[in-house]
Order: sequence, then C-alpha cells, then structure tokens
Amino acid sequence: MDNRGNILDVALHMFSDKGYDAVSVQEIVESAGITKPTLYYYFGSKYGLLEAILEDGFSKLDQMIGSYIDEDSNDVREQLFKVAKAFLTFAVEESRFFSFMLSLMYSAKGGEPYKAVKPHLHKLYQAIIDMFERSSSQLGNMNGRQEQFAMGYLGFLNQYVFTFSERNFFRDNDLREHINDDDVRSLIQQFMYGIVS
Amino acid sequence: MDNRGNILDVALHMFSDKGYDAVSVQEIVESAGITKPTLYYYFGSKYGLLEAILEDGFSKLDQMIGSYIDEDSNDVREQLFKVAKAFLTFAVEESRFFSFMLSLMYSAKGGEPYKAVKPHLHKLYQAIIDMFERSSSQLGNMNGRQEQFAMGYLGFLNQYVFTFSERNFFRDNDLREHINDDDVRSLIQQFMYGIVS
DNA sequence: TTTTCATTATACCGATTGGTATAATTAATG
DNA sequence: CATTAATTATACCAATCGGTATAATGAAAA
Repeated sequence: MDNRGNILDVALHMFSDKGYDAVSVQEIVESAGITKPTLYYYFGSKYGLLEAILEDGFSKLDQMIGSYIDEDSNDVREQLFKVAKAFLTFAVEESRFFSFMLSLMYSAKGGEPYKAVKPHLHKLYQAIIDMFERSSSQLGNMNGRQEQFAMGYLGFLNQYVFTFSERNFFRDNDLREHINDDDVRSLIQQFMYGIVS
Repeated sequence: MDNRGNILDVALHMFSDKGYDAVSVQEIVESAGITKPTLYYYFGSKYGLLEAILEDGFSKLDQMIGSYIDEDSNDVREQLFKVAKAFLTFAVEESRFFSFMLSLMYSAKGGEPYKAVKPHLHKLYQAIIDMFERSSSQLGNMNGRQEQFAMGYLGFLNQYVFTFSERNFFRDNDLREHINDDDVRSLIQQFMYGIVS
C-alpha cells in the first residue's frame, strides 16, 4: 500500500479524533505501522503533515464545488443550491475531514492549526463572495456586505451539518448517506429569508 | 490582587488565544507572575485549571440566562428573544470566554478539552430543550425534535456571534458593544421561519 | 554484477512537558 | 511570644515532545 497516503489517512483520523496538538508523531507512526524518519521523509515536520492533509482535503472540496458551480447562470437561488449540494455531499463523503475542518475553523486564532487552515478558508470564502458578487443584480445593493453574506452562508451550512452529525453522534449512528434535494431547497429558502428582508 | 482569580484570568486569555494544549503551565505562571506550586495548590492539575475556568464562565452564563428567562410566560417568540438577548449580551461582556467556549464546542470529541465542556454544554442544551418543551403547545407536535431545535437554536446564535466577531477580527475592531433589540427580534424571526414552515 | 537512488530501521538528541518534594515565608491565632 | 496553618519559592523529576544522524535495505538501471 502507498505509504504517504496511508500516513495521511491515519493522521487525519487521529487528528480529528483527539486534536492536532494532543496527537504525537510517535502515536501516528505506530498506528500507521511505520517509523518516524519515514514520516519526516514525506512531510518534513508535523506541521508539514497537517498542511498536506489540508491541501488534500480542500482540493477535494474545491473540486466538488467547482463541479457543481455554474459560471453562466447568475440565479441566486440556483447558485446557492448548487453550493449547498456540493458542500453537504462533501460533508457526507469526507465526514472525517469535514469535522476536522470545522474544529480548525473555530480553533484559537493564535494557534498553529488555525494558521494552517486560514489560507484555505479565505480561498473558500472568496469563491462564495464572488458568487454573491455575480448575483448582486438580484440582491440589490449589498454595500460591500458580500463578505458577511459569504461567512453567514458557510456558517449556516456548517451549523446544519454539525447539528445533524452531533445528534447522530449521541445516537451512535452515521451521518445520513443521502442528501435530499428538497431538504437542501428548504435550507436555501430559510437562509434567503434572512437576506432579502 | 487575588491570586486564584488572576490565574484564571491569565489562563483563559492564553487558552483562548493559542488553545489549551498549546499553552504550557510554565507559560501561564510566568504571565501570571507566580510559580508552579502556587498554581497546583489552587487547581491540582492543568486539567483542573481548565475545569475551574469553565465552571466560572458557565456559571456566569447560566446566571445571565436565568435572569432573563421567564418561567411563567410560554410565548415562544418572547422566550426565544430573551434567551437570545441573554446569550448575545454574554457574548459581548465575556467575549474571551465565549470564543473559548466556541472553540471547545467544535473541538475533537475524543480530546480532553471537549471532555471538560461536555457536561456544561449538555446542561445548557437541556435548559433550551425545557424551554421548547414548555412552548410545545404553540409549535405543534415536535415529535421529540426538541433536542434538535435546541441545538439548532444555539448553533444559530453562535454562528451570528462568530460571523460578526470574525468580520471585526479582519478589520481589527472589537465586537459591537451594544446589543440592538431590533436586530435580535429580526434574528428570532429568521430562525422561527425555518421552524414553523 | 555493480551502481544508483529511493526508502526504511535503529538509535539517539536537547528541550520541554506536567507535576512534585521540601523548606522558607507570611499572617493570623492562642 | 509561640504556635498554627495558609501560602509561596527553589530545585528537581521521569517521561515525552518534535526532530535527526547514520547506515542498512530494496529494487531498478547500467
């Protein structure tokens, strides 16, 4: 099996379970069935391993969103729907990475883990901001509140995923495996109600 | 000055800034201008210090919510308004603790920091669940979804605070100091729209 | 077969981790 | 003044931290 990929998998699993700082390099290499120099050969440092995990996960997320987003259409509701669909699908398919991403998003701003996600989050925000920008004709004058909308929208989706996964966590189930289109549309409706008023 | 209180202040400041695991006991006592045995005299362990911080902060939050909540009234909108007002006021007055609480809420479920907040969060959820329970006559049959509502509502409020503090973070401002009642009512309206439909 | 180069195992490093034993200090009480 | 009990400073501990020097391995190319 591919060592590099295996290390990434194992480390993501442990980071999302116990947190980046609480997991030692020693634990990782033992779980992965390798030794320390192998890990340092591939990633250079523990922080480098974290960066590689984020690079990997966010590129999948970008790809997922990119495959859904349509540059031609500028219908707000349809755009929001596609982003939500992509986002929620990703949250189900890569649930481990998603919950890890969430924990980093809310982690201490002065810490190393946050420093590592920050550029990825900014890039993600920017993509959503651009989408709102394109749809500005339908939303009226946003007075530079696109950024606030983007953060609100992503937070809204995150909250949805978190609530459901948390509820299932207490009940020892997995995340629902299928994203229902009607549920997503109802979600969009709820979010837009807060905007258009 | 009171040593115990000073340690709590300094530790909360550092934990919220860099994260629990990333802050060493040594750093804390140096910042607080004391020595290690003093800290261990009061709190027994680093984890004990964390527990004391949470005990302190959550008791303030409970008190804040308790002072707003009205057991007699069972009007949903009014109850939700009071909880929101209390919550947001607390987020402004104890912004440091609030952001630290948020980071713990989303932190790794298998980690020690989460283990420490878990009971406090459950208690908080329970208070909100009870509120929905009392208001069930107005919301129709909730089919045991009170728990989901409670989580959704708290997450909704958290997201609101997070979005604003994050936006201000990028702009190097403080959180707005005054909670506007109209903003809160509009927030409730937005949340309820998602429920009653 | 020999050379080459990516990959891995053994063993180690200084620094820091959370935590503590012990005695000195301080303030209040008898 | 003597005694007690809370509080603090000095100095230390084993264990673990992230990271590395060095040489052995493996397979592929010459």
